[in-house]
Amino acid sequence: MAGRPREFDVDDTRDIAMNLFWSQGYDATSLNDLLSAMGLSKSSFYQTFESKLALFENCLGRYREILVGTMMDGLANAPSAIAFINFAIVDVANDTSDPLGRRGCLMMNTATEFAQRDPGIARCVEAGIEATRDVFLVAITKAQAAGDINSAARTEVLADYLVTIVSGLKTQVKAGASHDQIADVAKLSVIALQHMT
Amino acid sequence: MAGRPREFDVDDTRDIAMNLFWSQGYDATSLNDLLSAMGLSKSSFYQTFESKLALFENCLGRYREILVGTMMDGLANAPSAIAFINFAIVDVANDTSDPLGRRGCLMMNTATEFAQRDPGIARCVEAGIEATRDVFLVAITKAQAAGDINSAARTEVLADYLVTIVSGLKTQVKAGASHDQIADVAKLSVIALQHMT
DNA sequence: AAAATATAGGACCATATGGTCCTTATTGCA
DNA sequence: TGCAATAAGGACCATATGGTCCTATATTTT
Repeated sequence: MAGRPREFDVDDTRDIAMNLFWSQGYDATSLNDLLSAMGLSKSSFYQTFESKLALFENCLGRYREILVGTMMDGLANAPSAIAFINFAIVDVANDTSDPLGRRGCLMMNTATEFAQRDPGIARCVEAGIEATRDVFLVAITKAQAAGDINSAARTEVLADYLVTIVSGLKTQVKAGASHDQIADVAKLSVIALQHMT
Repeated sequence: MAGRPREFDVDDTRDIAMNLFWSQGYDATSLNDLLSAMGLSKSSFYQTFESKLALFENCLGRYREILVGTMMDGLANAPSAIAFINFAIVDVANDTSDPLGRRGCLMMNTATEFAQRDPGIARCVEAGIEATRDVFLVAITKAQAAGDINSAARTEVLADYLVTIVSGLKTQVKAGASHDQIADVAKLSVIALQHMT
């Protein structure tokens, strides 16, 4: 009951699209951009991905998956929760050199470009932010238990604080801040986190 | 040596355009959007503002002017430098209710949407961020002199920290964060600032 | 009265947009 | 062998884009 098999990998091509959207934004990425990069004919594209918008939502979901997965791995493999948090923040400074790093975060970019126009996209963005917040929540809880962060501080607020810091740093990177600027603010922010009451 | 006088106010119409760009972004604001909102014919528009892009650069400059002016006034009229800083950060939480508040910051929005594509725009954005950073720099210096912020802390880094916080908070607002979330993080961030070594 | 500048409005431009549909050829499974 | 699903490619679509140019009209100063 099957016909000719698909000649491309849906996940692979979707990841290519994701990276394009990430680099250029939704509007600035035209259908032709997508077709060229993914190596698909218009026919195959629409048969498989339905529409540009549907593909974009798909990409947002995938991005969230990768993001959360990477963070969970990082947390699991870090020597301590506070070390993970430190790395997650300070590492943003490493994104200043190449243009690929300067793309910022797809979720935040989308929040800025798009979320106010499309409720479906807005939900995706909220889910993405919620997911990273949850990882930070786990990390902070562990760090509090380990005594590296004051247990009296409200865990949820600290998690929101970290999301805000990451978001702010990523934006500064996009805006052209230098490696040292980002690194200094990152270090400062984590140190501040450890001194909160 | 003069002919028929212009019937509209250049500054007023430019401000209308600025607000449109601010709400919708550059790409998503079409020429027709602009013409309707500004109440101009295509002829008058191009005669006065040259092009959509030129107008946008113009708007970025104006935005910077307003931003810096407002901040300087706030600093001058505040009971103390730290009070000004506190207000500047915590006030972001007041932008969560109406859609007009959820527009974020035009500079940061532009950094995200546009700055990587156009060098001229990138320069405008950098100038805008630099300008707000400078105001924070003055405020922090005063707060350090007043003993509200540790004088041992590096003033430049603290200023970058504040820019990052504002930028992060504004993005969170765009992404749909609640008033309380923003307010809590804002308070936390300012308290952290006062505890830095 | 003439020069200079403004106005509104529309014709027109090339180009691009996302999307649909159709044809023809290919490939695998039952 | 035939059915089902794929493939590439192109025709075609309505709509929108930013922008130029032209005409005709209005208003001001010299």
